[in-house]
Amino acid sequence: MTTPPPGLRERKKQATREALREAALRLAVERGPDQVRVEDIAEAAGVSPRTYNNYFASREQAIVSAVTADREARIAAAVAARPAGVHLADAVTEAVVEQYTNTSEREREALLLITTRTALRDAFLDATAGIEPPLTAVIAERLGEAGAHTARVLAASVAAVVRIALEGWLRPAGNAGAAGSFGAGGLLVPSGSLPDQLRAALAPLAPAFDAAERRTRP
Amino acid sequence: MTTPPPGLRERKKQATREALREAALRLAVERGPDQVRVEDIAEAAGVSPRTYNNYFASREQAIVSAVTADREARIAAAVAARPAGVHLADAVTEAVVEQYTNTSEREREALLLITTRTALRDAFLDATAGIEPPLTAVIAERLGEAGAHTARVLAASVAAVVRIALEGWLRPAGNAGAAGSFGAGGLLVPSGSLPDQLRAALAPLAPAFDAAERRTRP
DNA sequence: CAGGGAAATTGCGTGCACGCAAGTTTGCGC
DNA sequence: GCGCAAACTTGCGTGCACGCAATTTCCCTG
Repeated sequence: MTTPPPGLRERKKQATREALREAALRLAVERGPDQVRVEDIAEAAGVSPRTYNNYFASREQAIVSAVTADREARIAAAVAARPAGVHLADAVTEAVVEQYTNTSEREREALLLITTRTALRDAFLDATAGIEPPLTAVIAERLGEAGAHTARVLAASVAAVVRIALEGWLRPAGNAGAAGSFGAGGLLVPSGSLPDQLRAALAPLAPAFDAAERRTRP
Repeated sequence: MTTPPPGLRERKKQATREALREAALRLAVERGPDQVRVEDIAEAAGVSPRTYNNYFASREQAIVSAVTADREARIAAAVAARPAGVHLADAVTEAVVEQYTNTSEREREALLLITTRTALRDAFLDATAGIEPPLTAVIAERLGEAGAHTARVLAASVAAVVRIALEGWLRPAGNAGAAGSFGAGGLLVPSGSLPDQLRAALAPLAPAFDAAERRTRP
């Protein structure tokens, strides 16, 4: 139903994509992120620099995608895997937490690297937007035809909120951002563990999920 | 409490910023967006091309910001203006609708231009993220100290959802996006009026607002 | 298994974003 | 007024993203 047979063309494309990801990350770790030019990555992956840009729109994207690659698909799968009985809100929250917690050694190393450069951090955060489409699909499946529109909204919210959580998490101390017009109370969760951050951030959305669920299952 | 006296330095900076915005939009309208180089904009505003990039990170940003400039501040103000009695959800929804509906003639002309180029469309959509910080501030004000964290989450969700609505709105027909794995039902709201789109998109978030409001006002 | 049409790769050229290190302006305390 | 430190501007150089058009690679059909 999903994979007739991929065909050589598609397989080669995926192989190239992965080779680029891999090369980008490896080189970045070896030499430091600023000592890697796209030319190097392309060469290491055996393609022309121009082709590199057919796969990734920026140098940062390639490096970051080595970490975020299939998180999207895995989150969707993780939601789908939860029994249909549990609250949607819980299913989504746990699926997200799970996927951002099961980190391989290599992944942690990469994250360490990513935090050192603002451009990489931004690319990493932007990548969270990628979970939206698959999330939309699985949520829509649970809500049924009538809730397709709501699903999109909820998925977008989740993506935005996950981004917030990650943002807050990998902010060590350096700040001075655009927070601006706040009172005097800067005593908010400085930086807990990632799972906690994620759960806390997603919690306020739960009522929206519950309401949506209630509407389509009388 | 907010503006001691701006000082010459700051005023000059704002003037330059506005000059650049203005020049960018004007030239883009006159000649078409692709016939405007950064050099032209900078020259028209009386600064060096290098300085241009100290104000805007991309050519598109300058053009788009002529439209989105102070929407951020206005939305926050519009929320704050609503009487404290009304539901937060309603206050936010109406404030947003209001700000995206009061369009000047020049603004509509610009939007027409923006829709013609993908890069501009993307920049325009990205700009909606700018409403998040001020929204966070006003929502936090209504929720009180304890809800500061929730405010951030809700604001981010609103921003994400507004983006969705705009996206759906200025998509004429061309699509083939990354929607991907959907069943067979592609019969979702093709493209209503903008206010309707916004209201419909924000509706599913209402329960989250209500719950937040209930938690901090027993 | 041959050939045609579609998809992917590549080189080239253009404009752009941005770090860096002067040069210039503004604000402020004396 | 005077001068100094911080903020802003500018020119230069580098690497990069991407449109375009020519070429190569793959898949499908007869």
